[in-house]
Amino acid sequence: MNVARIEAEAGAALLHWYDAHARQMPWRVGPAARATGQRPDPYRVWLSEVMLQQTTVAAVRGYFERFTALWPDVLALAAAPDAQVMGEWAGLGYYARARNLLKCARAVRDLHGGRFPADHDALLALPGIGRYTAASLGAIAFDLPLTVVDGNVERVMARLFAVEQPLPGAKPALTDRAAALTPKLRPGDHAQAVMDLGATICTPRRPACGICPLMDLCMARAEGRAAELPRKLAKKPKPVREGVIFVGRRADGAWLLEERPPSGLLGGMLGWPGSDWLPAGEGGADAPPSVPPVPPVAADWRMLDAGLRHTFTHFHLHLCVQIARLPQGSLPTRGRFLEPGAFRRSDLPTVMRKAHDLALPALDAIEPGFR
DNA sequence: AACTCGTGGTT
DNA sequence: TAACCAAGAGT
Repeated sequence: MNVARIEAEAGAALLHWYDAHARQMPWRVGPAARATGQRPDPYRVWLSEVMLQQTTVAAVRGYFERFTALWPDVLALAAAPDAQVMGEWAGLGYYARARNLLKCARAVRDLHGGRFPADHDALLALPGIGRYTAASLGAIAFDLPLTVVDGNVERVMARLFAVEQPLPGAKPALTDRAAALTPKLRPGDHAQAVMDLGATICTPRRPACGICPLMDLCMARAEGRAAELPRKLAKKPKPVREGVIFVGRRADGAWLLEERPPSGLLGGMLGWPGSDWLPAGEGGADAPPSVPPVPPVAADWRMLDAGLRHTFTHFHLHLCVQIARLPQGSLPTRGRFLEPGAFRRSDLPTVMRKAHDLALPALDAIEPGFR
């Protein structure tokens, strides 16, 4: 097998396979409808692409349906209150995406008359749209002949051309390979074909080479090494951080919550007040913190026996949860009360949901006749 | 360039 | 079960 033959034949083989095996998605126009001239809504393509960044299709589906039901077009989204959008995004992770989603919708409204620009550089200039999303949106929604490179494309190219160099260093070489395969005629379908292949056949762990449309072209498969590629540099171990979190409820059922700072970890999201989350202490495994955490309001705070564990991208978190019933006239130094009608568990990021779920039965035990 | 930034499913 | 993994962007 040689590079020239792969570059000559792989593109057509992929499109042929895609015409028969394309996955159906709520934001997609399938290859048959596409051939009749139908085009996907750029708003829906953009929304799906942002949600799909580092996120599985299964996790995205429900969020996509809720977002498009609440905000059917980019102008509706641009007019939405920040807190509502953040609440709807809660649980999906990488919350900078939600902040940039709103910034982008408003930029499309204010700078582009409410329509996504059919131009690579203009797309790239929008908040939250980087190299991948600009290329995929341009190719899928506007038929621009752009090369889309995501994790799927990297994996398929590494195997097809048996690239031994590990990621992330191999990224430029893999991008060059992908560019050589990108057709001028159906760049969007081509991009979606590679992603579908990567998601269903050329999978990370156990690729189904026996049913792959590129099996006769793939250099790694010829050498029986497809599953070993792409190579990746070892990742750094995750340190442990510790903290304390305060879950307080007033007699009328109102919860004491705060909006987190607009940037950084869980930025702009709702959360329980608490201490900073610092690297686990040197003085023994579960030694108490040298400086006791400051509660958001004076009350009879009680430490729950069971702690909480949660893993973020780059550290493990161990949290102690304190709970208290708060008097009706409480004046907190941090946060504000959200009455039961204004509080939804689903507005919380996952780590805060975990704290809520631990605290709720304990608070009900303190206050048995509540409600 | 290296680091930050979530989560749920799979192995 | 701990590690790995998924349609990356911003700084």
